[in-house]
Amino acid sequence: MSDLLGRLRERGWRLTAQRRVVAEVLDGEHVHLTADEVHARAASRLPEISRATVYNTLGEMVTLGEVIEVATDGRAKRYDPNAHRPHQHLICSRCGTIRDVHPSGDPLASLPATERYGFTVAAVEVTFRGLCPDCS
Amino acid sequence: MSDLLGRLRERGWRLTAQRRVVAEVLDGEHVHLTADEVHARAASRLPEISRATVYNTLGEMVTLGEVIEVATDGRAKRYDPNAHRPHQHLICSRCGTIRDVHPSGDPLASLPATERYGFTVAAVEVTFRGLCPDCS
DNA sequence: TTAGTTGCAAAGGCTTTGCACGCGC
DNA sequence: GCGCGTGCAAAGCCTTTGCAACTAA
Repeated sequence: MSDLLGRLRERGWRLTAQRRVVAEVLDGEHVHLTADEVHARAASRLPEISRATVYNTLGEMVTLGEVIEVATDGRAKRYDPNAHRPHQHLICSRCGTIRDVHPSGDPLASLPATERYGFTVAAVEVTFRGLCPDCS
Repeated sequence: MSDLLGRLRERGWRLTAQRRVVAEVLDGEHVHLTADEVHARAASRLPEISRATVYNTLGEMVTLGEVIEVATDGRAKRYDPNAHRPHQHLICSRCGTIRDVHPSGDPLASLPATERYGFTVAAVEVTFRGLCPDCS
């Protein structure tokens, strides 16, 4: 838990029951959920919440930079509330589960100047793929 | 051009006009195309080619390991014919240009065993983001 | 010949949108 | 009360699938 809701409130976010539930669901999970999974969990607390609202809310959190959108291949996007701390992802090729990992070393350093082609490199995304314990 | 078509032929791939055109379109391009862009280019040479065939063909090349599927931030997947050599992507955040770059070490080694959580790690994708010379 | 490939159209999964109602501020 | 947020349903985008006709080997 990292008080995602508190940070959003501080930024003057208009607070509604739906938004609170979405933020709480995301923040309380250690795996990264799809929009539909967020909707399912949110609906168990607030039955009338609609899918559209979940999508709108997630999209806004992404725009605000409080949540990261992770595109796995082909499947639904997943949402990562851990935007405030640098980390990388370990994704199961079979079931799509995502785990956060914290490798050693600075991944930016792995791109030598001679390979930058004049680009100003600002960030790097690292995604490890394989099979999770349940799928292997 | 890296003779993608030749490699496919050597593997006993059944050769049809449609497949040849798809392979040629991919191999001749230095940018990474979406399935729809591949279809558009292929159709300019072979007007009757269908989208389904393009999708089937791309999917097969991916299965054969001759082409890599890249999920960028946009919606549609992109297809990268450079599967024969390990490489990474450098993407301009503003104009979307994608460049292939080559790693200086083995990126898999950056994930220690204690951070693998029982996963069988098979591959790693590394994407650098920043501004290209024209946009910075 | 014959198993594998194609085109068409329809279905499917995920996400966005239009609009009227409702609610936080 | 005002303006943004919400729900519903329908549309949208990208992709896959079912099936009959076709064709490379």
